[in-house]
Amino acid sequence: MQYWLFKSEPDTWSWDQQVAKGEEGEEWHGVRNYQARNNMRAMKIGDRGFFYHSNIGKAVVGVVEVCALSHPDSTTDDPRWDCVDIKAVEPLKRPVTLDEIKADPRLAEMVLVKNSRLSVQPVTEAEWKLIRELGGL
DNA sequence: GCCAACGTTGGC
DNA sequence: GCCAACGTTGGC
Repeated sequence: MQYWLFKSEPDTWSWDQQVAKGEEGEEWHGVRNYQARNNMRAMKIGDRGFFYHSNIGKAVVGVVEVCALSHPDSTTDDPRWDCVDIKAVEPLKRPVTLDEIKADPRLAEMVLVKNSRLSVQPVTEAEWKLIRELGGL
């Protein structure tokens, strides 16, 4: 089991919209970055991830699960771009903001801090547990 | 809305 | 294969 973090601008696709999709889940399309795509290709069914709101809110707001392996992105004919499907599992009891993450030395090595532009990123088990705790889970 | 950081593209 | 130009992301 590996852990990940998915970034989305809530204006484009929010946690609420993800929750509304329920068990069906949603294709994480639109990624046009090789590193992010490679991360999705490495995902397995049942892997867990954080759902992060960028720009507005700037916080981890929920937990998602990978429910379909990497497949061609339906929004493009370009064969380079693949994506997985994810479904909402549970919200954090309280969002963990970027400010909090940056303020915690234990999270200083997070990709979110180190490479803030990568939209799909790996999360270590230690980071996973800590953010869940900070989020009241 | 600005701009720094970063990734991608394309000419050479 | 290098690198300048350009586009995009995302924090502020």
